Amino acid sequence: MSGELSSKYDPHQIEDKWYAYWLDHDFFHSEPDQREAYSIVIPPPNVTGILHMGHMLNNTLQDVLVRRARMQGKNVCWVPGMDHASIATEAKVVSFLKEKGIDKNTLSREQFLEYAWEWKDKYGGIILQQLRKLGASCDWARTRFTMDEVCSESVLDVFVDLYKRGLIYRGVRMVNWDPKARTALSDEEVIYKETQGKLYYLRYRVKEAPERFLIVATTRPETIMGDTAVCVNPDDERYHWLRGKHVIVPLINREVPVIEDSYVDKDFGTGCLKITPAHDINDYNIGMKYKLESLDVFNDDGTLNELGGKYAGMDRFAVRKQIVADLKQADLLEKEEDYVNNVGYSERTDVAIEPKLSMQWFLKMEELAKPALRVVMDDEIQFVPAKFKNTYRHWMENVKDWCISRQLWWGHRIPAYYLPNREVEVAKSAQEALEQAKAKYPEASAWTVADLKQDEDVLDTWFSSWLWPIEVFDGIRKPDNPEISYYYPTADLVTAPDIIFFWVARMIMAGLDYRKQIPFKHVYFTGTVRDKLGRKMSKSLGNSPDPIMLMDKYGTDGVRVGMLLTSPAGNDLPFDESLCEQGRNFCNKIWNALRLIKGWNVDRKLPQPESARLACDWFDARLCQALQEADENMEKYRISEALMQLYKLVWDDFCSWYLEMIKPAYGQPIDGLTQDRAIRFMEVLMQALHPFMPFITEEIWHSLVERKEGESVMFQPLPKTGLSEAQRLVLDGFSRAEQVIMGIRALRNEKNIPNKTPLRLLARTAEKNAFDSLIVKLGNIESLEYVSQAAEGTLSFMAGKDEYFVPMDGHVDVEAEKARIDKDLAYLRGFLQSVLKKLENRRFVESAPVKVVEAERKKQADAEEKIAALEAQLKQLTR
RNA sequence: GGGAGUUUAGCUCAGUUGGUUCAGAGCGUCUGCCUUACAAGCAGAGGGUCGGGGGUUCGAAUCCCUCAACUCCCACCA
Repeated sequence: MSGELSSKYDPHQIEDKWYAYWLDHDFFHSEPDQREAYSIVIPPPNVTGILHMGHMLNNTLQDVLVRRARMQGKNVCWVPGMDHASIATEAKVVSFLKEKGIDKNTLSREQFLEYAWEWKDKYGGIILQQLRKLGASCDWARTRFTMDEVCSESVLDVFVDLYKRGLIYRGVRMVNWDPKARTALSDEEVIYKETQGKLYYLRYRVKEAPERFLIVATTRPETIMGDTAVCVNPDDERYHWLRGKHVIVPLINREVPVIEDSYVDKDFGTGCLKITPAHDINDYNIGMKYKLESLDVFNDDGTLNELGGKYAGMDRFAVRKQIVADLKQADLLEKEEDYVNNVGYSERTDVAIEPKLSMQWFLKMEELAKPALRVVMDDEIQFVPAKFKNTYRHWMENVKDWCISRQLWWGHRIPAYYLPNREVEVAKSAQEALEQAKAKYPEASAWTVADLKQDEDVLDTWFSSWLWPIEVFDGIRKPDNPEISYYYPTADLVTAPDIIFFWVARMIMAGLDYRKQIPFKHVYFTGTVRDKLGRKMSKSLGNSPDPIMLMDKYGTDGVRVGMLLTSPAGNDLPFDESLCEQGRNFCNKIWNALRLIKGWNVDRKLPQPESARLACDWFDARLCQALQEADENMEKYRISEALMQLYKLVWDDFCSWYLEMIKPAYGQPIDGLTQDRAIRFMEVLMQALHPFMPFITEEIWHSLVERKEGESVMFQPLPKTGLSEAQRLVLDGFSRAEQVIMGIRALRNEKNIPNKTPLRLLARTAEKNAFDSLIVKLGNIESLEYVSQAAEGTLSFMAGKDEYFVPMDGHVDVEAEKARIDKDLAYLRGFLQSVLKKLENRRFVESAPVKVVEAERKKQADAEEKIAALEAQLKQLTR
């Protein structure tokens, strides 16, 4: 039999075979039934995305949870899908068109969208195919797309509803403008980066005292065309003489007032601030306060507009250079100095954000945030790890209105219709908008749909994904449908902490608002996958391995194990390929255990040896204990620890101890009972490992025993039995035998006695060890006798309080033995000292719990006993 | 500027209400082994003043104070 199996596990064929088998049998598909539901919605990857290490981690974790729930007999539904990723996808399509020589600006909206859909159908969704390779057990029949019919309609329904409830409004506000994508962004889409810039000191001539200048420090001289005031701190005595006066903006010679406001920091720069209300949020606020004019000097693409005079049409950064040169020439630049400041960049296009006043749609957050904060603080939704509750609370308590409009084409177009009378109607369709208008305005009776003009903007991508746990079950359009009632709320959400505000918080708001129920019970936050140097893995650094290549090289199960072993919740994952190697080696180890078990010749007439019976009883107890511990860890989402426990259970307990103990002598057959039990144990091990390593466990589960078509390890519930008192005794007894065996091995190692050489063993113990037959087998002991006192000419070691001697027929190096015993004695005496010191301390004896004091007394007694034994041995040697 | 977190072996991390020999695990390192499932392996060993200092306590990796380093989040003073 073993001849048929290679000594190396070869994952490739096996993985494809089983994934196809699972799909063929529709194992991942779920329909509502009587069982307990367990649902997870995938964080929908961008439709443009390809699998990276972050996805690999995130989806492996979900698959582990999902497969575990499935084995527990729950009705499991993991809903996959994709996000249309408005801005990211539009950017991709634009650059794709550009390569083909097509400029987006020459296309109509309809033409562009046609290209975009074509692009999506051709290149989108690669990642969903890649997830299959990872073993993801998604219910593929339920695959959703945030721009499919269900989601799109749901988004419109929600928009209309929120508008009618007065939660959505339209207004001119200062927003983050992305001049490359030419759209507004939400605050969350802006990344601040430290940028090396310069602080320019500009001279503003005082109108009322033309020989004097006011020096203003700015990092953005190109915005002076938008200046409508200069501001100083009212407490700043240096500038009191300027009260009520005016200054002349350099180069453009416009007169602006000097105003005073305590916002200005006297100690920064010169204590003078130029006010450009159109291009800075703080200036905007000051402008509002003092009713200053707001002059927007930029076009949407970041070039200067006609207010820029001679600079009109030039890019903002080119203007900065030019204007500095011109100021120098005109002697209006006092000085410039290096300055590091934080500049906001667009998350998607990575260009510097331009604060810009514009008309946008907003969603009021305050009312939605309150209950969403409460459910997390009260642990109705449990965050794992809990430390993210702090982050969440901080944001929720300071939440600002959400800018939901984007000046893009790819996305859900805002269902607002402008009427000929300049009013606006919000409705799901133009027809409905028209009807609403007719009910309100007498003049509307003459209008047709053609008279209505729909808003050009689309909605922020997150305005659809915040409905994800509801809309995947069509729970917005049909709030009472059986699916949403059955699957909602979902069980676990696995996601990265960097989208806690973008997504998690908003899903909670939407869930509470539209379902009156939390959307998920637990949120498991993964860490960031980093490289060996601790850098975040990114495309631009090129430090991210391709997960597909890793899976080809190490096998999917190997890569999954590698990732999972080192990723406690919320902790970063310093990734290294050697982790995958460890995973692969583990697969190989399991594989070889199968080869061993299935390779034996079985003689059913053979009685079970005592050692094998003991070994089976022990492993049975050990298995029971380990499964219980692993389960406890899983309940606490300590996934790495659970896997590590199983890893050690298989490698150390099962392979290194159990299999070695039941292994028949070379060429000998094994008895049927023992092989049956070994097979059964391995079956259970495969079940326990299946959530982590789906492929190899399915393969081995099928190889161990003949299975019927349509059976799978993925539906086999783990045996759930508590550890009995008798089993506890077995574990204790075995651990004593284990110590003896390790003592023998250490002795062989130290004295260079080959394993092949049988040894005689003398034991001096209080009672006979029930596991002696195992000591004999694994220690290669030819005879084991019990003696009442230390023998001459022996090497000795202690296992607990028991003494063991190995006769060496005069080959004992007496001096070396004495030295070893002396060393042990020194340690034990020191140890005894510290115990006695505690016990002699009256306050310890009085105040420590009885249990602790008793433990100390036992330590004392044990140490004294051991010391006495060693002293006796020493005496024997020196005799 | 505000907040949170982290600091334990060479690396990555466990360590629950302070108390059993509690200073641990995996990997790596070192030593010896091609032993008849597996060298992608087997057996064994070494390795830490628990970031520094102070305190509370009979007793501190664990609680308190303080200092230091690192990480993340939020804010955005031109």
